[in-house]
Amino acid sequence: MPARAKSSRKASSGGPRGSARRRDPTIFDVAALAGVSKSTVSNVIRGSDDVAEATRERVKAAIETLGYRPNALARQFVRQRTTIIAVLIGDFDNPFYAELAKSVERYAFDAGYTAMFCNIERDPDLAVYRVEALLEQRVAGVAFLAFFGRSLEIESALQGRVPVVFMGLREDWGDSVSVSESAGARLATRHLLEAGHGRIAYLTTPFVESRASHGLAAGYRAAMRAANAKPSAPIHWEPGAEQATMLGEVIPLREALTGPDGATGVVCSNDLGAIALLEFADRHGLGVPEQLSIVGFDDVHLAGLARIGLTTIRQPIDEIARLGVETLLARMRGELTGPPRHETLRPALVVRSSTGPPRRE
Amino acid sequence: MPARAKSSRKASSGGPRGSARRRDPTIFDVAALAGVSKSTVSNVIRGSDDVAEATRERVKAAIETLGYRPNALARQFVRQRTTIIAVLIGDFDNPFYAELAKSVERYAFDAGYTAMFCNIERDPDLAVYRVEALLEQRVAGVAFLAFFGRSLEIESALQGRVPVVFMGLREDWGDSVSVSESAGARLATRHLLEAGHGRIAYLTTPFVESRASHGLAAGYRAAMRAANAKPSAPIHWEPGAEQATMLGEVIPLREALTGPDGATGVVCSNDLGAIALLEFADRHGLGVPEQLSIVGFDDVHLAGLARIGLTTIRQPIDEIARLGVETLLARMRGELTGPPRHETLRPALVVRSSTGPPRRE
DNA sequence: ATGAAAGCGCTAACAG
DNA sequence: CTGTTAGCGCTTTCAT
Repeated sequence: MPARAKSSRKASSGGPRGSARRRDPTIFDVAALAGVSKSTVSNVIRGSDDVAEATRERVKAAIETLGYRPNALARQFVRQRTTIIAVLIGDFDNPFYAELAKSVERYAFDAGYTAMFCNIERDPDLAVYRVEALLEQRVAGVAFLAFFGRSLEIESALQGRVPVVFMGLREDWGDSVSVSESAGARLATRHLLEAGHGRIAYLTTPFVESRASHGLAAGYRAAMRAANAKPSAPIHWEPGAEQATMLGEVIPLREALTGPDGATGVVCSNDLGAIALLEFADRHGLGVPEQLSIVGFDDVHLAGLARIGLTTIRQPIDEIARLGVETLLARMRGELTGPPRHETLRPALVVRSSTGPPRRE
Repeated sequence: MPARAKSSRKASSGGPRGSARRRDPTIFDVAALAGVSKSTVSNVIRGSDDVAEATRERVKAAIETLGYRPNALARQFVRQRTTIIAVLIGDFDNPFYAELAKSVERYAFDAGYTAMFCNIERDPDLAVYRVEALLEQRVAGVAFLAFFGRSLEIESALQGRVPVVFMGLREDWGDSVSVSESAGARLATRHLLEAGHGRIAYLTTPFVESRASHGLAAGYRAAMRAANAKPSAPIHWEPGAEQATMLGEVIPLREALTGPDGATGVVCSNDLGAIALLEFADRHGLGVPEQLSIVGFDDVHLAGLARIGLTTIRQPIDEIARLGVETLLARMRGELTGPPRHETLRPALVVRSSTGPPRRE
């Protein structure tokens, strides 16, 4: 008799824990009832291998009568991996992430995986800490919808240990599916240029530091130069504040957007920032677009509300999610190997009511 | 020699898998290096029991040199439980859920738990299926931020197997932390009444069916009756549609809100619905609040934007999250036993620009 | 204060 | 096609 039998249901049910709550039936119980071995039950459960039809039926019947449910924890343990995909989000509150997250969850779920979301917000230390916790959980893959902070530490913690995909942004050391930021910024800037604007500012808000540092600014500058307009340094603004910073110097935001030297049009790094700017303009009596034109980036649902009417650059959110999950799965299953693959999607300009010709002084 | 030794690092590292990637060090390796037993290492890791200071130091050093990290999967397996809290959300896209989710995640994390979000959207079958998957994962607790669909099935699957808390809504069979819906609806209705409205409608949108069926409608009716005004049946509206239904009958929404018989004020079951209604009014040239007053419920950030200016009922989102997680933890730790505890918070009226005196015909 | 040993429920060779 | 067996890495009594 195998050692295992010493701890069979009967033997332990007399113990101190046996009285309180019955233990869930295990694969062992099913095997006993069906008169087969654990392996056969296992084979049936996993639908793998060849099991004689008759045997399969018997096992299934046993599973049914016992109300057996495989123990996910045991399975994960023996396989040393889960079917959890970790999804790191910059901020739940930003509808762009919310929309993307929603799609990611759906595609992951359809593929038999569970998405586990982590809000990494703006605390870099926390982000590192959480990534490590995820790793200890042996998540099957990691999807970054945002990435910032201690990049190097995170990268080295992850590298080679688990498949990684970046969605909606691009980092060189992992697969990515994203929109071309520079193309998007170019579209936005050109739109303003074509409307007659000459003094166009580029404004970033905290949530998208990494993205901002990459393509957006470059696209903005390229478009400006191509039109012989002078690009200015990026303005960093924390929504809600009266001040902003430019080249490290604190400047009053209002002044930067009014008067003969102020910008007449603004390209924002994301819709949420653009909407906050809209709010700023409203509260300061700056007409949009009469006195100030604003272009966003993302095209969240919100931007399309009549009362917002934000001209913006659309990112194909659902498509990003679909391809991103697909890529991650391929990597996880070993169907995709070799260096990171970068999928670049095309952004599109969506014109609404927040842009128009520049004000005349 | 114990059987376990047969599979020591050395023996297996010569195997087929040994070459490709080194296995992570285990508690066994640490024990060997520190010259102690696994149990002692385990004691050190968990910080429990009494371990001699000197021993503890030696073990810690060994952990350090080996770069050992406890295997979360093994721990979960042997304990048959995780430190994951499942959070079921109605819809990520709804900022109310996003804000609540964000707070829940933070409080859970602070307590050493990981939040795992599931978007149950509007598919009832899916919701049941997911809850079962969560159960198989042996989540430590379940938090519902929304609840609908196959309630009974979900209830019976969960009952007694895992602690459950409802946040932002109330169900009798589990702990709950929520705002008094009827009080909120009363505040909203009374506000409209006091502004002079006599024909006030109550409008619900799909996301909150369960909530709507509970206190909101009751509060609305109570306030109406108290003022000798005639409450009308709830209007169900799918945002974006031109039609709505009332008592099972399809009606054109516009007509219900205009003319001498139409409502002059609307109490909405949630902010998102209210904002959608605002949008509807804008697109149909109905001035708000000149021709129609709108009150929301939740007070999401969005509602406070100058361009939205939604009068609404504020729910103390962060407080709900804090108390909700606290309750769940107490239940999980066995500190809280007995019948469900229901915590009811007080909603508050926030007056903005979407409400005013009724139109004059 | 520390060690020995018995599993947790399942998967995955490998043998028959 | 089915059974045997050896673990996965850790927690947890129970001795010592």
